[in-house]
Amino acid sequence: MIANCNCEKCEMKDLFFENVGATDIEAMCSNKTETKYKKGSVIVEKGQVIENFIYLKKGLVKLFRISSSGKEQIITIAKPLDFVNLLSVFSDSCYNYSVVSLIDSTTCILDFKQIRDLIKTNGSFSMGLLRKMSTISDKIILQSIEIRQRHLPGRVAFILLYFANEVFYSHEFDLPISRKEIAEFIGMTTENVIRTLSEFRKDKIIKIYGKLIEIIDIKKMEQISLHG
Amino acid sequence: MIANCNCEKCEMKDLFFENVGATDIEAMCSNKTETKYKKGSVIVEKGQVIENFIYLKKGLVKLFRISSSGKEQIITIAKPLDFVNLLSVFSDSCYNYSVVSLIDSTTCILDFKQIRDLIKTNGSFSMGLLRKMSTISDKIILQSIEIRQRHLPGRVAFILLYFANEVFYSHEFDLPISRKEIAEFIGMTTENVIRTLSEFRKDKIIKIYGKLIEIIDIKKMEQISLHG
DNA sequence: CGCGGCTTTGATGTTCATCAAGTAAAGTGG
DNA sequence: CCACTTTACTTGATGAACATCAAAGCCGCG
Repeated sequence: MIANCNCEKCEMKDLFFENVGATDIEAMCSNKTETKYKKGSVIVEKGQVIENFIYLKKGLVKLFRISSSGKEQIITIAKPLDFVNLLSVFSDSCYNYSVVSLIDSTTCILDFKQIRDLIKTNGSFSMGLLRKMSTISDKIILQSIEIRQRHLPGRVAFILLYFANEVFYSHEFDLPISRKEIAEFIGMTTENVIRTLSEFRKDKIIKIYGKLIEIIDIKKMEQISLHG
Repeated sequence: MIANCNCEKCEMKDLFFENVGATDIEAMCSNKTETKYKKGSVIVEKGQVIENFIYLKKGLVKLFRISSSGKEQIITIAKPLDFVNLLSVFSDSCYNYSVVSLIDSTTCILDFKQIRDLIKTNGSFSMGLLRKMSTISDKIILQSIEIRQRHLPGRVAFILLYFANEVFYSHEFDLPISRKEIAEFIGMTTENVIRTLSEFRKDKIIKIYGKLIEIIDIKKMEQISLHG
């Protein structure tokens, strides 16, 4: 039994610990730290030593780095289950990117040593972790390639559809990032992102109320994302 | 002792099997298949079921996919130790990219089931594999971002320096890919790649003799790669 | 209230893709 | 081995896509 631990109700448990026995989970949970972050908080700063195993329980975060020319570049946007620091947690001793929450978020921090022990003793857990890591990396690589191949309107459409289909599950949502951040994600200037959004509005594909976006012509949007 | 197996001399052994006992290695090697590919051969075709664990022993290969507009897109170029199919081997049942050799290459194919068994029984092996996978994914993601942030001259310089510093370890080398393939890698047109190379030649940064490239002004090339 | 950052639009110039046309190299069948 | 075909390479001209610069309105926050 897992005592003194609300991990029982944690929806991550099944996914992350699908192959771990109750005793191990209990040990792990007794050392866990749950932290809440307000929107815009720094969760991880580039250069920090990787000492923990962090995963995102609730919210939305951006992973980014500073390019040689001093601009922020968003590597990816992660939602729960896209474990925040799975990237490079095994390959590096320090973070080479920063993580900031885009909306109020909750992380669960586990002891890295315990995770390493689990890997060494529990083969099924290792296998699951390998699969998880592979999936996340694949997703980021594919996303990066998909974005690269598109022109500006296609890139903006891609991002909007990403939020609609994979984050908010609705055609109407509050953009969790600024126009500037969209630009930093898709590698264009802020002005052109705005211009493209205005075009979409003029073409009656979306409605804009500040940060609130409503996609009214999904078909056309998908078409632009694919062939724009 | 490892009998009937030239794996003894294989320089991969220490890296890949650093934590595996002799008995396990022997079992693994008895089921291995070593295959040689001429330049330009298809090693993996998109859509194939992933049944084996392939790694590149010798040579150079390109991983690519076909974009929705029908163009080839090179995801990355892999050299020995950048295990060919580590990408998505654990996350997918089929390849979602193709692999073709750029120069004469040799792969070593291991039984996937045996690898899975090793992961389950040998924690140190799992840990090593996690590290290896993480490193490779990180590299591809970083490379993709680095390329994306640059303008044309910067991208071409980046590629040339990649070949010089990380593949051939020389300022003079035979380009293993065509101008068209460079374009497919960095996301530009063939014409502009050629134009940029010609510019470099006019500026006395490189010399070009067909496929043979000689970088004569490394300093300037590095500067273009960083700030071009 | 006023400062700073975000947003928006327009004007301008740069970068890059596309089209066209020609040369060189490399493979192919007789 | 040579004529033939195809593919790779190269350069120029043109227009489209995009960045940059500039200016003004908006909004939140101390």
